Amino acid sequence: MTKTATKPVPRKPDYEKALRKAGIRITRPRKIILNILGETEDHPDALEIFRRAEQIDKSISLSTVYRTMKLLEEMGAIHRHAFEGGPSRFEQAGGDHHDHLIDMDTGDVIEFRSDRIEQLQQEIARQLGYDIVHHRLELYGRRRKD
Amino acid sequence: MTKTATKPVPRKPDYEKALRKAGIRITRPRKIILNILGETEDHPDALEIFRRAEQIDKSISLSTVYRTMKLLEEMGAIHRHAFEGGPSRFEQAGGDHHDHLIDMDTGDVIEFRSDRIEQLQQEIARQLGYDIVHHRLELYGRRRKD
DNA sequence: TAATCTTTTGCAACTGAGTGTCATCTGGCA
DNA sequence: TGCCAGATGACACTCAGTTGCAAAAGATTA
Ligand SMILES: [Zn+2]
Ligand SMILES: [Zn+2]
Ligand SMILES: [Zn+2]
Ligand SMILES: [Zn+2]
Repeated sequence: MTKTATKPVPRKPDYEKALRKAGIRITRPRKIILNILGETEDHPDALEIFRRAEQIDKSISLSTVYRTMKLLEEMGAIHRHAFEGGPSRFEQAGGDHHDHLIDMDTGDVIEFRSDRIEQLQQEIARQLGYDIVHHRLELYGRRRKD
Repeated sequence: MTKTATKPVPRKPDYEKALRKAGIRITRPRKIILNILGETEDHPDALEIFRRAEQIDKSISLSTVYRTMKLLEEMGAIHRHAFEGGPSRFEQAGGDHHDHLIDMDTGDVIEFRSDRIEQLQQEIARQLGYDIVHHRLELYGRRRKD
């Protein structure tokens, strides 16, 4: 069997110093949110992050979660995924690039990476006269029952 | 030079009889919207379809456009594309499957098709134990200036 | 053709995700 | 500890899309 796709390895970079270096204050809500994102293995949405943050600090507000996600996205510290039929979901950046397969029954997100597909995308864009800035590849499927 | 991607050919099926067969009434707004979708070569959003429809019948409402897009989507007569940072955009179904490259400067949508990528997606899903129901591949780029 | 019976429409009120405003609060620094 | 620009919580607002409802209009039959 040929190995078409590899499972990307997890990562856990420290963004606090990056924020500090960019002149951005390390506040209590931001610390909490960064910790949540650093710990999790899944792709939570803003509301889910808010709920997890509430457990730690009851006074945190949903607006702050939204604002922080936006800030972190602009800094390149996280990636935003707008999977279909739902709110944006987030994950820490800093790991290897990967794409996603979404389990339509459970909502689970499975990560994969295909160098061959990445390469083909480049070729296609070049032939069309374009440079790719970024891309989105999402497979929506159901567990094969055999 | 190897041909990595081909440009899909356009098509113009007649959905009125399909609607009728499904027991769905062919109303004036639906006729107009179907004609607009049948004529256009681009990927308009609901508001744009509404504006084009208004030219033909001043009394049409935006809700009806939204409702009709939903209906046609459920029937499989059109495809909805939620490109990033904007409202859903639509196109008639019935042609060959293709994916999209979005020009980030102009918003233009360029269609392409890569059998190799389609095939790799299948292999990846199979290896992960899934059947693909559908997928989304969007390249976001800028015209190469050389 | 008109009567009838649904389905569909236009309108307006509503929803959900996210953004903007602003008075108050606080992290970083002296 | 005091200062103050930047950050926060609360809440009003936007935007895309949905929903409820009375009136209108397809399809079907007489
Ligand atoms: Zn990729
Ligand atoms: Zn991921
Ligand atoms: Zn495809
Ligand atoms: Zn298309």
